[in-house]
Amino acid sequence: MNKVRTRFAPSPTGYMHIGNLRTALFAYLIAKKHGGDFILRIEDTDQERYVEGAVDVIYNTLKDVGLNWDEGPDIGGPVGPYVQSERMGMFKEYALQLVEKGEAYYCFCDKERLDKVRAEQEAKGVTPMYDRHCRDLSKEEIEKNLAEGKPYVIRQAIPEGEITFHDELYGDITVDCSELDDQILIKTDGMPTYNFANVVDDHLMGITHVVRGNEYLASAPKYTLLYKAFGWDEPTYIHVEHIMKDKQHKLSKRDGDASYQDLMQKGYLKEAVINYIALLGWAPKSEQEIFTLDELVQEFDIHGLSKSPAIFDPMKLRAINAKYIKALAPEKFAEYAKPYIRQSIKREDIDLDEIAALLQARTEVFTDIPEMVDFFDELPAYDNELYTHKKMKTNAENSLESLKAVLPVLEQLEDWSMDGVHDALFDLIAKLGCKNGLILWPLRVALSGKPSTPGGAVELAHLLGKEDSIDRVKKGIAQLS
RNA sequence: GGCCCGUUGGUCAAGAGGUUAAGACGCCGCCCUUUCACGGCGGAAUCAUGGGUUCAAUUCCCGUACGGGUCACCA
Repeated sequence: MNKVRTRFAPSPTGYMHIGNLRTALFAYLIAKKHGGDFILRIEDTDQERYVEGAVDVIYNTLKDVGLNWDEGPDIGGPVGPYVQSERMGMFKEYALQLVEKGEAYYCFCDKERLDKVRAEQEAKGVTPMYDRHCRDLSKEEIEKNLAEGKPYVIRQAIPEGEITFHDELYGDITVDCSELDDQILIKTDGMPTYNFANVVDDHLMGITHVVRGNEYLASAPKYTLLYKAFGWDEPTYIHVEHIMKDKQHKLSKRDGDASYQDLMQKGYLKEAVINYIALLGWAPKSEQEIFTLDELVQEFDIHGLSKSPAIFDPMKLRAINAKYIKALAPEKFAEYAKPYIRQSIKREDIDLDEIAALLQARTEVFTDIPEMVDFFDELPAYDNELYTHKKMKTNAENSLESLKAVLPVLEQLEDWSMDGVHDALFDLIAKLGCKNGLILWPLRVALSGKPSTPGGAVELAHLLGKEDSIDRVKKGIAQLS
């Protein structure tokens, strides 16, 4: 069996849709699973949509997530060039080969005629299609038109009968050729259409498995016909379903979660993103859910792919991201987290590493962090309701007493280390013979003004320092009095 | 509209002609605990629908409904 070769053939549009990225991932996984090559081909022939720097977005995204290509525009390879705009010259020759064989033909119809035909068809309520006006032109007519320099396109001559193509997931799909348009292969400007260039490029590049979006399923029979016309072997097709925002709508650029760049900006880890999108529309055989890229290569099997669209679930992404965050080495976590902590904490006397250590277990996404630590710089206004906790049996009255008991302890405390604060408070608890919560809950509220915080009362007091802690306790007493 | 594809809890989904129809996220409850979180345990919740085939169908076949895709000198 030939070496497996897959490709990712994106248009440089300036951002990487996660559906696209997922297609690239699947193509990569198939290649690597079989010890094959993953090829990057840039399809930049749409000049109108050209965006400066867009190719770099593709490079950077793929490199970032570890989808390293074996052949591509930047590193070359045996079947280059790998940028479609540099391949333009050759397609017409291939089209002419088909004309020779009677599998394609010159068409001299101008736009006006085409528009008229289309309008008539639409009026009749039939599917608009080329009426094959030029299909049976005589040699003489063709020669004459060419000699006159009449503009022309080259069209595929769709045969009679039925055509069956095979998709690895969907199986055999048969359609009647009468449903198929004599599509244009070469445009008036001599350039190939996408469908034609794709077939020729994939063949010339020796692609064995084509992974692409489901939107191409409908044009697949035409591809099969083209391969047949050339007498080429067809690649294995795997059409993958779209990623949806909800049951009706595809996830689109406007949705804010649609691109890899969006997700990075929201603070997700790239490993989590890859892991999650692999799971969108694909299920592993085992119950394992967290995978490195290498593990995905091992585990991947195209038959686990789903035939129906999958809805993107930000909550699930968060959950997976949280697992990756928990698995991070503490130093690594601190490194990632500090910039986010800094967004909220400007004062210099707080140990960010200690905060990071407290944060790791309860951070799902890095962008949650600023809001979690915003009370350090300034005690927010809070409601006395916060002092009430059913299980701790605390309320506004006994919390006032607790804080009054805590205040002198803190004022007299010299050793403000974590242990020092801890011991002082627990000595007090022992002396009073009360439950931990009766002292610690009100204190945490007074120190933070928040219902939930990255640490408990001891940690917060230690981090805030003596002066600030005492100040906040006094404020709490004042507020409760 | 024609053609093509699809439909298992709210979401991602496994699954097989006979199962207590997995698991995960979310939700709810309990436990643990120095709050929340983390962790542990438990719970509610699914085979779109009507006909066949069969001893037996959620699983196979046909129809219906619903959803998606596609019908360019765009890619």
